[in-house]
Amino acid sequence: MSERDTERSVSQTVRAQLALRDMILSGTLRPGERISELQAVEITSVSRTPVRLALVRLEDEGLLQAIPSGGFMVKAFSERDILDSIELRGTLEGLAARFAAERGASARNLEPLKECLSDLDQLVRQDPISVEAFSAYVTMNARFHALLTDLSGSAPVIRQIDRVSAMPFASPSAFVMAQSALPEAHNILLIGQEHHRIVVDAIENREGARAEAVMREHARLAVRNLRLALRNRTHLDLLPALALLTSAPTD
Amino acid sequence: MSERDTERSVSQTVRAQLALRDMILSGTLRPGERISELQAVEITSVSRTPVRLALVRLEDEGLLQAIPSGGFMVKAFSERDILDSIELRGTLEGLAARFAAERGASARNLEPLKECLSDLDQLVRQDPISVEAFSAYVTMNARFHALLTDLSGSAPVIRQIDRVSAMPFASPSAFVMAQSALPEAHNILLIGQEHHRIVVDAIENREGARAEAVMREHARLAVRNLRLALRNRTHLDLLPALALLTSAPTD
DNA sequence: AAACCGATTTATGTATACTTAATTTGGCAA
DNA sequence: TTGCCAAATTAAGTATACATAAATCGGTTT
Repeated sequence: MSERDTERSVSQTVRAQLALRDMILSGTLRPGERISELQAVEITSVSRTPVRLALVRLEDEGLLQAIPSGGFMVKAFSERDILDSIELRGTLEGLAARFAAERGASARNLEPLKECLSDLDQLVRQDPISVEAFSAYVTMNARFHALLTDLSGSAPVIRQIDRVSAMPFASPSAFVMAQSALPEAHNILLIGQEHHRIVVDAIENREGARAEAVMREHARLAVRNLRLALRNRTHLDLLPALALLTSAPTD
Repeated sequence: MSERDTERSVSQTVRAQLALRDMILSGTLRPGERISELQAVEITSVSRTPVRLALVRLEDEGLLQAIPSGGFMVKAFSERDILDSIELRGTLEGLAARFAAERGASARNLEPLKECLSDLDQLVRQDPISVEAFSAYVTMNARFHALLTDLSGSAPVIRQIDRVSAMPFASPSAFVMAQSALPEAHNILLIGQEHHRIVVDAIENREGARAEAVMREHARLAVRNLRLALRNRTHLDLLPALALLTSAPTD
């Protein structure tokens, strides 16, 4: 192994993966740029075997794209891709919500979600909202979406949602942060929270169609707002992975 | 490299991946069974480096599951998982259809789909349908779904659909084959074809909501029929990857 | 001057030796 | 007899040497 471990107890593979991902998300490696194994080895100071694994994992994750002739390139995303990913997640979460409503979702299972909902209520009630409260909201909102996904009880659905959410710009947190700079930010939060309330209610009452519909509306709102936010990119410091963005605004 | 190549021009990694997948799908490796790198090396006569890559790829594909302590196990699927995967694909295809309707989908782009549709028409018109025609139908149906997916023009959506369809029991072909032994098989084909016709019409007329609705109905029908088919498994010789199935019937 | 062919270089694919970690087994002590 | 600790074995993680294929550069020929 190398002379000294900067981070003990973390595998070389993971270390390389993290380092490369950071460089991609921070824009040090630009979209479209080719990255060979050897470069990755130099960059990460990790030998070829774990580096290769890291590259494959990043390809799987969607941040890299394999080049037929060998090697990888940093994947580029259009604004359309980003918006579609949000809509995609919303559609999947809609399915999850419907499954949650139609199946199990016993009172006991629902408890954590309802707790999370009331926590969110507390946070969103403040106006203006403090920085700490907003930060807590981001975390709690992510938790809400994760709990909802799990409530579906469907492994294939959970898997797909996790995959989509893993995209740095498609996670619930990313969206909330991205739209936080809009003038009507607090209103958006309130409307979103209303959606949360309705979906929990619908699940509790076994109204699958309603649960699904509200999650999709939730996503449609997100897409609309994110499109607005993308118009004036000055507000977007908070959107992770803006470095991956390439093309011009859509519409 | 090894003494002699059984298949020239194919990489060891790919060879290992194919060999392992075959063994998983054929049931030689049983669900839940642990498979270590060394076993995989013995089985495939490929050295550790490409074998490991093959294992990672198969994990990504969803056929294997990484064990925290190291190694992999063959993933087991319940009937619920299979049915959910079909519904999942239908939901995603619904989104794809809506995107296709709402966006581009110019007359020129629609041409291949309409051609495919009329090919399917020809095939489904026969009653009773010949073995060759049925086989052609399976292929053409897969093509139809692929064309529809592509028409969405949304890379993230296409990617997810491809992932789900890659599951051996969730591909359009798998479904058609699985329900082919039901008594009402030909009727099911006719209804499915009606759905195909409607979705193309809806896309052509830019009716996004209708396009989406019919694809979801298409999937709901599929789930219903597949559930029936799963009841009497004697009919299921044609369902690929039945070897992955573990639990008892749902409901 | 341009095009093609060959040689050299560079990068990926593969095999394997080595290292570290985990699991299992055997022995000893309570 | 049982439980725990230590030693040994086995497997995963890593580094690297080797092989092969692709790409580039230079030279020669037309």
